[in-house]
Amino acid sequence: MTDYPGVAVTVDLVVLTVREDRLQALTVRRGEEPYVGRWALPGGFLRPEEDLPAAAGRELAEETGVSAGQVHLEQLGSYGAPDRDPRMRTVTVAYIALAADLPVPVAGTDAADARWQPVADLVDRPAEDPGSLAFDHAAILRDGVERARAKLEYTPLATAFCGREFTVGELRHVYEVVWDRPLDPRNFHRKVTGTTGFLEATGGTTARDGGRPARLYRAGAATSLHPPLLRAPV
Amino acid sequence: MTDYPGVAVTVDLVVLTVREDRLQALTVRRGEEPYVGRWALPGGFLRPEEDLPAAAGRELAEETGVSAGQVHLEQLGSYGAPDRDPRMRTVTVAYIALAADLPVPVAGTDAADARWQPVADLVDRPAEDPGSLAFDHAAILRDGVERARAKLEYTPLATAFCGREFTVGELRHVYEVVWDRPLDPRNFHRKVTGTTGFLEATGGTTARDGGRPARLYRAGAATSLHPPLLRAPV
DNA sequence: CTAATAGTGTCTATCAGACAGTATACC
DNA sequence: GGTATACTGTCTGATAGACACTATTAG
Repeated sequence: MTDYPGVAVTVDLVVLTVREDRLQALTVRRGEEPYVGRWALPGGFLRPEEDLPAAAGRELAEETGVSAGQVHLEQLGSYGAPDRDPRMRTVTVAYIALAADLPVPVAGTDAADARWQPVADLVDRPAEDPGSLAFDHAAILRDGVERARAKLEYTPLATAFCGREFTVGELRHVYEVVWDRPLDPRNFHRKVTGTTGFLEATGGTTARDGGRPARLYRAGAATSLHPPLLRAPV
Repeated sequence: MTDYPGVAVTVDLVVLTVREDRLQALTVRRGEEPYVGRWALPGGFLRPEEDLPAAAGRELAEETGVSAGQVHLEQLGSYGAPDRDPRMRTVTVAYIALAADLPVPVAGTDAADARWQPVADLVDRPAEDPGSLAFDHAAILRDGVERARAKLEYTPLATAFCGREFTVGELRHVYEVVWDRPLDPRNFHRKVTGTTGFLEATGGTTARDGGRPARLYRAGAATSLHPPLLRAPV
């Protein structure tokens, strides 16, 4: 009972952002076997004295240069099929990170290259496609995207995709891109400004999108939305 | 990079049921160090050739005698603080199981005893209390209970707490116990019978609760509820 | 001026909560 | 009969979606 074989535990990240009107995920090109040259989710081994959230934050900082305080980071789930890594028995704990548009990613230690890629281009490729993600990362990405879509319904997390200050129009754009459906600007405005704790006006305005200047907001104190902002059922 | 120290991976279960008008969790008394004699969540080591869901199903069958097909089993999350087990570095993948009232639990291999205990009695004890759960299991249980409460809002999972056939009144009782708040019987009835895919009438009736006989239902085909059944905000 | 986006108001169908009233069992 | 639960119906206030209208900028 005390001598069970050890398992290698890794932490992988689904880092999502809204760039160029599309939901995109951070990918790194693998520099070693297995799957050398293929794209993969950023991640790495859990260190001996490190808690799981700390490992996720460290990997995120290594790959993107941002500290964990600037993004929303939460555990997604664990994946441990016995054959998921041909080298050894591994269990990976996946996290999702929701970030505002970040600077071009920096190449991490193991990664020959790092790049944002639209999730739509990654999710549905067959495993033989050299553009598909290594290991079981396509399934992890699918789960992470679905989690993000669901969380926008009942939490104010869409603000994590925006900068520190943003307009209602920018927030709506996040919803439209993540959910991949248009929303009525008037009704959206009424709903989000009418939900207490969602938005906090800064007093400033901006006209960066053209048209009449829009009020600027910060994320409010609420951690959940009552009532939720539901996606219309098909 | 390929020689990271192994970690012991365990699977722990938050098995929930509604018994005697209270939400209860399955606990086992530890038969070995550490925390010998203390109550803990059922669980055990991940076996070398076993996937995570398979390990959770196996542990559930060992502790309760029920097969995984009879209960709802889903991953809750992973816990890996470096000091969570004094013997060695462990990461546990927690699952929640929602079950109808089960036969009295059978003692598992490692467990000197097994017992249902109301979650309210387990969740808020200080760590020094000998009745409190071992390891970080109180925190895992808290997370599992909150997950179950939330899932009742937007999925038909409350049916997992009922037998194969049940009445609307029994289903409402599940909601009232899990959410710990009374619900209006008339409005509840209208809502659940009006949500397509939630319930499927069997044609039979029963008078096991006294009063006018109630129609019997099975769980329907829906996997999510549109619109959700929201808990009133306080 | 036009075009664009921001923000407010209004209408309507629907829905949640409150609760009256009827149905059918057991005692 | 009384009491329990099951079920249906009705009312009212709130809300979601549709969309008209005004406000304020750029060009």
